[in-house]
Amino acid sequence: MMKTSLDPVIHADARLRIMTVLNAIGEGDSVTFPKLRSILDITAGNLSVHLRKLEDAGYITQEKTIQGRTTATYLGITPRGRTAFLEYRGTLLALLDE
Amino acid sequence: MMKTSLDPVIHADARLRIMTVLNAIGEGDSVTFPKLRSILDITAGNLSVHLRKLEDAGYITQEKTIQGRTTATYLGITPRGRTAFLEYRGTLLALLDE
DNA sequence: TCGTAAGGTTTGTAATTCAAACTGGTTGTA
DNA sequence: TACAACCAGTTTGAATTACAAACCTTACGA
Repeated sequence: MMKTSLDPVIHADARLRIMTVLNAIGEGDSVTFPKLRSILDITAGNLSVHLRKLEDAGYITQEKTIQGRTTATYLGITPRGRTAFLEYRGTLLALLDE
Repeated sequence: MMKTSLDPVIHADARLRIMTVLNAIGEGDSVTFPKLRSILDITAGNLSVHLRKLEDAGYITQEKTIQGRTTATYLGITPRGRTAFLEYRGTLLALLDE
């Protein structure tokens, strides 16, 4: 019996890429919404929806701040998110390396 | 700009596992439906639906034969399916290895 | 012949995905 | 001031997908 069960919160294409980027940045560092959007090349609508799901799962944080005259949203990964991502990656690599 | 675009036909959890198993078997070899079902531990309904999608994409073959008094379905991967799977795997590994 | 099981398929509901449309503030310019 | 264009993101609704329950058909044992 194969019991991989890849974490569905992470597995969706867009969210996997989001988590890959956020995992790559340092512990306390963060990325802005527009920056992430340009890296991933998806619409703002999709990014917004996927970020919310990741936030609901406790995998990322969204911090909204006032930057000068406008707003900026900083995205960061949580310890829990990093753990979940690493576990996801491990499961996937184990599945693919046969 | 990140342009991974993981093949959606393969990316779905269940289908990824199906392709992993079928890719692992030899060139002309095949696996029966019940055997695959027990390996993956999913319901027959899901397996049936996912196999059809993979077949529609030209990634696998389903050969129904008469075995004694009952039927048996043999599943095999096509060259095209193998290529698509290897490309998918490459894309994913490139994404995860940073 | 009745009940159970094997081998799948169909179907209905729920969840997911995506982008278009929208909100609200900012900057440029005439 | 007025108006257009833009930036930052959210909401919404239609289309797709996923899942398992229900179903069909044949086989087998009591």
